[in-house]
Amino acid sequence: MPKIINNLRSKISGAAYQLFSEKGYSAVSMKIVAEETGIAVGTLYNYYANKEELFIKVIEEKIKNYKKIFDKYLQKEELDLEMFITHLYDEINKSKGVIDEVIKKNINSKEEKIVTRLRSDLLEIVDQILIQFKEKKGLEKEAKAERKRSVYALLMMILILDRRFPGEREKNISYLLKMANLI
Amino acid sequence: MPKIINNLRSKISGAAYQLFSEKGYSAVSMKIVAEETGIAVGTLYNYYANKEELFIKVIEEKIKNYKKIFDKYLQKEELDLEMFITHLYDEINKSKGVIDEVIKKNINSKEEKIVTRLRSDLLEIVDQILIQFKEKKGLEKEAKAERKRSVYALLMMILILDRRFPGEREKNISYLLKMANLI
Amino acid sequence: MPKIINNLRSKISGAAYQLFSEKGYSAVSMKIVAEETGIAVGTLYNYYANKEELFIKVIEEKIKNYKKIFDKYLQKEELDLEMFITHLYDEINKSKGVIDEVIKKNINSKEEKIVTRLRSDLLEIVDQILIQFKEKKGLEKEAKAERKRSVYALLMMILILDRRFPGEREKNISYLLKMANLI
Amino acid sequence: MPKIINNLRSKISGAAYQLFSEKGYSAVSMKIVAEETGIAVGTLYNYYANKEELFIKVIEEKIKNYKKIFDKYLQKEELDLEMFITHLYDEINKSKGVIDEVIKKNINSKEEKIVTRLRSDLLEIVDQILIQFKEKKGLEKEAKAERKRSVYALLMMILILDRRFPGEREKNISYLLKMANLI
DNA sequence: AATGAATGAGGCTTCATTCAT
DNA sequence: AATGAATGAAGCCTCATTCAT
Repeated sequence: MPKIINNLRSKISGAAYQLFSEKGYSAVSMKIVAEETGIAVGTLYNYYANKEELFIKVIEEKIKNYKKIFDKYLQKEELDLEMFITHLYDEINKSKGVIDEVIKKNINSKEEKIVTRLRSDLLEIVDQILIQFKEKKGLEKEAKAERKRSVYALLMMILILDRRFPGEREKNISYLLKMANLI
Repeated sequence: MPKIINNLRSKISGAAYQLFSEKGYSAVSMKIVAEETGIAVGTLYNYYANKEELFIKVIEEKIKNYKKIFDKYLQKEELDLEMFITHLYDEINKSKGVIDEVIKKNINSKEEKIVTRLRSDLLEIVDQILIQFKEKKGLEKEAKAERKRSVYALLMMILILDRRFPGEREKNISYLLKMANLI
Repeated sequence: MPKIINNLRSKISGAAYQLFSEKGYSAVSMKIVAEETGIAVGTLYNYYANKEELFIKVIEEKIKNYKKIFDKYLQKEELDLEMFITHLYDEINKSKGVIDEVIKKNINSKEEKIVTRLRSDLLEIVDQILIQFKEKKGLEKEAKAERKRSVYALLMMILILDRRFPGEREKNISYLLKMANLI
Repeated sequence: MPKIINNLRSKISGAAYQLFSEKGYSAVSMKIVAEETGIAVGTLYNYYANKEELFIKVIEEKIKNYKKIFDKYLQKEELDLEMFITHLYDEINKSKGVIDEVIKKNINSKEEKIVTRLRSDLLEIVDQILIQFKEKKGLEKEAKAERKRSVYALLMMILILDRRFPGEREKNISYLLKMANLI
């Protein structure tokens, strides 16, 4: 007895994202994704060709979401760095586990390319925001390549600190601010 | 047809370490560890009771090794921070990816405890070295808890930068030095 | 390429029962159960959580079946002992070897409990029937505990004689009748 | 470093017998037999070609042993049936688990033959003793074929009763006496 | 379009057996 | 003659994927 479900694609994506975030790629089964979504396993395959694609698409969506969220900082006259870092911290930590996979090497070459592109997208967003901040403050900017490294470090550190010191959000953010100022 | 093999334990450990580093715990099969070591699957189980123990022991060995290497810095009169960070960078990057797993949460509680202890050991070493450096320079020190975070961040960043920007050792180290000075 | 199969649970149960009967628990592999049923190994696990459960359920079903078959003797006015023993002999020997395992000790405690209960059920049925027979004949009855031993001996002997002297049904039954009269 | 051990063959046999008796064929590993004997696994194979042969030889020895033990009853002027049954009961129950395997069907045809012969040997011994008893008492004897069945039943019942009602040795023996008198 | 039973490759682990020492 | 490390087939079980309904 088929269930009529609207926006099934986004429901699957949501459930999958939650699960991948908590457990990582290997530890999530298609069965549990289906259960969490409230559909049958077979139905998943009407929306995503296979587990790998599901995973990629979930990340893709997340990154797009980041873009949307953070683009508004580019429009602002004044940038409050602390507010921005705090926002970044909170958003990224909703997606913890997904990113674990993104920083891993063992994805096969096909998905590697996609993941790499997605990662660049995210970095680009943050870089632009920080650059704009420096410009407005009249501060000296590092060279593009150096900034890339710094921004990447900043994002990774958000993940790492929250994971290791999960109860210390404020202190983590305070450390991240110092890192941001290195850029 | 059995063949006697020398230093098999360390050969297994080496292969396993490489594989866990590249692919993470779940994506490494006992079969591939055996193949990479050049032995039969069953032989693995003469040395390690199961996959979990293999993983734990591999990390344990790595950390012990770090201790041995870095303890000598504690004896020195003068500490060259750059030299130390460079050394740290190179040593840790021989061990890259094992630590992926160490930063994960979803290891079961038994191994979690061991991993946590091992991590503390390593952090303690580096913390002591950096503290001693500040003392000799007469610089102000952060509180213990803050230092812990900073040192942890430093170590993680070594891994992360080398993985992401593998050809840029000098620039990575230069960034890490800036991070070390935040401590 | 999946194919839908009817009554699969009972097909598996039948095949498993045959195999456990002939070879005993350890000597039966899930692979051979699957082959004999004409399905894939994985399919077994859609019906039974694991090998142990499969075994228990197979016995459970068999005993339930006995109950159904022999309960009718309790309703009868007149009991022909020979007819009853003959019927018992034939029914039990459709199920021969599963009971091998039931008489073993080294089943783990969890299944032991279930097996013990099932055994009691069957013994109780036969005991009641024999008691009723004696009552109607006005014969002296043994004490409950002694009867329990005798009935158990009778049932086991059915299995054993048929296995050892399979072509001598009538003579086996004749011997069993003598045993029944000891009760 | 080789150990010089006398009567190693009989030591192995003893250990194996104990283990097979307690756990049955499948549940005993060659490693544990070696450990229990206090030798290396490889050494086992200097004495027995494989696990199957070890098992067969252990039974063979046991049966020979029974022969030796019970032959003395054939020499006696007077046979105390109760004493004989009691002795039989106690001896057989030292070997419980080994006999489990003997009554199983799933041994392959090669060993089946040997096991069958060994079983006949044991039955023959007991049969002769019981016959002699009847002769001395001037009692009527059953035909050879019927006696064979009865003796077999008697032996099996020893195993079964002790297993099912282990704390009730005297009552078990008392029931067995009744069975012996059916012969 | 949804379902979920069936599939079977592949993962972890055990253990009888071999053979260099 | 004894040793025990090495071997690899085989066992139990999981899970991504397929397809008849």
